[in-house]
Amino acid sequence: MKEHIQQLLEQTVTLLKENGHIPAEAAPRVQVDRTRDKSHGDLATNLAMMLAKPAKKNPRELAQLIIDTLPASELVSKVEIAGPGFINFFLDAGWLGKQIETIATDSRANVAAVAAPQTIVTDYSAPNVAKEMAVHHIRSTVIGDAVTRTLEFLGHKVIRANHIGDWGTQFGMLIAYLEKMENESASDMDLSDLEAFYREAKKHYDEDDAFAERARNYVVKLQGGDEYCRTMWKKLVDITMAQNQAIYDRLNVSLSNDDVMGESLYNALLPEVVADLTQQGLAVEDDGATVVFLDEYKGKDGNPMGVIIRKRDGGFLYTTTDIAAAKYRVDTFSADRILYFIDSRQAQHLQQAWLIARKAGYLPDTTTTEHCAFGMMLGKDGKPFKTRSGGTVKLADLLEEAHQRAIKLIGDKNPDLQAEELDTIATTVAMASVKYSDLSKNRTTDYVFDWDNMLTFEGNTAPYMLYAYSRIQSIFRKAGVNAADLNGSITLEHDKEEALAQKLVQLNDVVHGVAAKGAPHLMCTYLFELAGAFMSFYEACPINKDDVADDVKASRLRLCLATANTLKVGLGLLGINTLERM
RNA sequence: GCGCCCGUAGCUCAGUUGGAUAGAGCAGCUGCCUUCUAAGCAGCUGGUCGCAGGUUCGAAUCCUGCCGGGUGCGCCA
Repeated sequence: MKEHIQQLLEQTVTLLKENGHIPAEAAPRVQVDRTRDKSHGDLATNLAMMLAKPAKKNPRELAQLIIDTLPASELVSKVEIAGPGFINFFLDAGWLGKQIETIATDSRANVAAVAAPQTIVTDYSAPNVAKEMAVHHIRSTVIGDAVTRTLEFLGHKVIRANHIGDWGTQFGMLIAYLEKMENESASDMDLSDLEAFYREAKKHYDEDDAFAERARNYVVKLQGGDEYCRTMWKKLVDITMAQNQAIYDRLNVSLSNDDVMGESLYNALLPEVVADLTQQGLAVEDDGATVVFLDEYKGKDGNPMGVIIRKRDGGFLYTTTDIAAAKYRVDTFSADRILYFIDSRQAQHLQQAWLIARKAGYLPDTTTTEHCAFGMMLGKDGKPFKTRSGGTVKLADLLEEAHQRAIKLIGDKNPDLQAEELDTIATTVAMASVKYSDLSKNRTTDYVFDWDNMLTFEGNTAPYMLYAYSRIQSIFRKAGVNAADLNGSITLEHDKEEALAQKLVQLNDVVHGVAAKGAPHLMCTYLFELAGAFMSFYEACPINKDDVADDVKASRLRLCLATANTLKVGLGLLGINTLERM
């Protein structure tokens, strides 16, 4: 919609240049904005004001010239000049109605796929092996998954990269402890409590010299590809990822085992990357380590900052892994974009790794790397979100608490609900609430986790959105119609009908916005406005009432259908399921 | 010392890569259920957009300098 108006204006600029009204060298960025005030139409552009100076014309005069030159369009019913030189566009109600008819029945809610699909790698979730997923993993996992779904929906080829922490010196200790456990109990060991496992392994490592010696030995053997160590290591990875998969499934996160591309995947590349960087003269020996000095960054002494890519003992660091990963993603997938959904604290580290990869020619100019950074998760007190005793909150525990709270929320309102159905509804509401409250905030800032704010029907929350959807389903049941069978044209006469329709046609712009910025909160803001527009429409425009004419009723039912479909598609892109009743 | 992020209503947050009178929700106050789910709707109250300059037709948004908070910076990841 915006794009269409933009194209019209670009054509206009070209025509005006040909006529000599605008200097040929002027290259304005044609901007079309949604208006805030109804009296300013539906869309507006400031083009005339931008071009006034180079064209040496009065902005309002130029605006008139633009309007006179503008090609005709079925979307636009009226164009006006306002204020200092704004051009206001009024969308045609007939066109709007037809759009809604398509939105009502199209499985994509009339969102077009992109003309030129890209190959995009999304790096998100990244839990650690031999540790349970903690609460802070939720941001990367949920935000990354929403953006991934959106990109895929638009027709891009998306490669999910779950960069799990499956490598490092701690694995010697873990293997040694796993071995000890297996020797002591005949059956396959139970790793249900990974935290305890890790803690015990560490304890043995610190207190038992023989154990520590064996652990160090296993690190070397594992890195050397020793089969026994490799098997033990794989066992740890599999057990961990099986537990994580249960969480992904519960959260409706689209990751699977096929998407695992852990740190270990890049091991073989590390020596050659270091050798290549050295050969290219980018890396040098310094105090026994291999270091890349970057003029772009200053160290504490004011000299170029040194980034270590190989330790004195020959070991590699995570910067080396990230350089190799970038290279791998370009070489293997020909990625056009690589999106990293990682904690904002790692910004500098990522910038440096990418800079090195660019200098080395691993990352061509045609591949963009984007840090979709997010802030920390804080408690209501503004401090990092922890358990009462100050420990890390396990993600599984958090989800279980959400479930219990949802049961109470729904059960209190619906005392007659069967336990089984209550449980099903509560599961959807709980997962939706936890995800939505995270997704709905601009990810760059810290996020205050507050149970009371997310599990409520008031405001920009998942329950409100799910309620709007189920309310529509209830209207269909009451009307005794199968939503899919509805047909007939849509007429927009009431203000609230038109306002709702105006919102419905914005989905396309919103989806593209989420994809471009990696910012799912744009979708949440939109859905909240849509649900609000629906609620107002619902209050003002009766449907299942005796005095409603048949054609009006049919039109409004289709408007409901378009709304339900849009909510379902939009929430689906966030990884949130809808409910037929609640 | 150097770098990055942030500062908008009492609280949680928006503000569309410079646009029209800075918006929601919560909290507080008013109305609206014999009427499609009141889990809702309509409205009121609440702002020196951290501070001070600058850029221009126009700044919460861009630039500079302060104040305040967070976070990172050579052998962990």
